[in-house]
Amino acid sequence: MDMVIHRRIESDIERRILSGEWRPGHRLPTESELMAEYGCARMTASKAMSGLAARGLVTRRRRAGTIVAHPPLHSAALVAIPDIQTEVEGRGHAYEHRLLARRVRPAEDVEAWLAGAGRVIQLETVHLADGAPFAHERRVISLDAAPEAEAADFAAQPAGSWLLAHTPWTEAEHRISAVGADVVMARHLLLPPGAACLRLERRTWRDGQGVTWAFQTFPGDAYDLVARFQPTKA
Amino acid sequence: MDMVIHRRIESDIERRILSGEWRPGHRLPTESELMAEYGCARMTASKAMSGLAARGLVTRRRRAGTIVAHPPLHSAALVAIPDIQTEVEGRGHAYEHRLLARRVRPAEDVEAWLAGAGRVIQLETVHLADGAPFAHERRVISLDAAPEAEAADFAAQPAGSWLLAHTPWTEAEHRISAVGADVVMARHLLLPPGAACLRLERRTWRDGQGVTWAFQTFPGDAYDLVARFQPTKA
DNA sequence: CCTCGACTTATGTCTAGACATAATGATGCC
DNA sequence: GGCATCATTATGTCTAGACATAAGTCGAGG
Repeated sequence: MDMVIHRRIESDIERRILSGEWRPGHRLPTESELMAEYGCARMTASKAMSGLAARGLVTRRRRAGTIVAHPPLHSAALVAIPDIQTEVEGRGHAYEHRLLARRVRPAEDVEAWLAGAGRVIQLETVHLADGAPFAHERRVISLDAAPEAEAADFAAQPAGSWLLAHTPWTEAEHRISAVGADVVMARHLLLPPGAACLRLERRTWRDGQGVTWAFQTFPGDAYDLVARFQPTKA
Repeated sequence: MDMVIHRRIESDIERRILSGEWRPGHRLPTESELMAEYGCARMTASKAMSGLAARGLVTRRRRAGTIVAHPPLHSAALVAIPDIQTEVEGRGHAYEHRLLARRVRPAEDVEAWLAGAGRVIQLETVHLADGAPFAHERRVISLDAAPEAEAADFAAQPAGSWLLAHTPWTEAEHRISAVGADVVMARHLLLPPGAACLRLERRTWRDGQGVTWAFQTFPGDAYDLVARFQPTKA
């Protein structure tokens, strides 16, 4: 192989774990053994093993050695959370959006995490792909975290991209669920009331301070989220 | 700080990126500069920077240096894909399941990725939490990939955990969508037909060979998936 | 002005040492 | 047997060098 040594060690071990030759719990060679086997320095073996540990394939403990990790029961998958405009344009459709409502008001109790007792700006938007409704969005932005939002023209630029440019978030929580469309959403999405929709709730923070809270609702037959997970391959 | 040097360098830089002091595109100090600043060896500085690069905070190129990475528009989030039994028991409910149907048959055309022209075993199950329906599952297992499945007693052990123990997967694709309950599912889940449900489609492979294809359907008001993403904090 | 080298520089990889730290296993005492 | 103690060992971190490699920079020649 023309691979660099630590990558070769990594992929050799990875292959053995993948093939089932080394099952979860199996103890792998110590760094000193790898060092002898590959004729390299301990640091090089260490780098390979650290890489495997960082990817979750193995578990390392001082003195106890390195063992093949037990696969997590709750497997975690990487899901791509889309920016609606990018998503629509990526599918080759023309993107448009319409601001349905905009209101500045004091924060309510359930929004305490967002803005405390401060003021918020509340928006309602529909996103269109080739003129057809693609998603409905209700969003609240904290004016404490983003005071410039009060003067922003959200009819010209959707709040999502405006926020990305003005107050990048440092932490986010997404909640994915299914809901039946309520009467208002159904009208804007041109669906029968009660139709199954995918709802993406997103809360974001910037250094601990709440920035925005958004509910995006997609017609169930128009959209799905794909998550891929390769627990072993790089 | 009592932190180890390379972690301190990492978190110092991380803080500056987080705070917005160093915006995307900003060029960070070279390893030699960090080495002088922290009085450490170049390898130590390198380790810190590699760690940041592995987490996607910075981009490194030979000779060009290290710059703050541009945040991805399609942000990826880690979503926990649950094992139903674990999920139910984790909520403090009693888990039960009922096998509704079991059939061995040749693979259909849409299942070519799974079993080619081989045989498959098809299962239909309901999962219960404290006696109440929690999820409906339709699953197909390739008998090429898991021949022992033909003899397994899926009434005693749900297929999900049986597979986890017998043929661990190496690759998986999850698709999350919203669907209205069809008549059969609605009856088993005790829902009105058409009620919004969260559907989790999961396909798994073992070293390129298809293993199983499952559709799990959850009542929309009973379940949601939570994804957290902290692009910057460790 | 443009292009092709040669030079420089920042990262990538590697080595052969060193000391630190945590967990295991053995030992000896009660 | 049960328990405290100590030696051993595998990993964790670090250093001060080395050579390799990719990619900007700059100059010479057309």
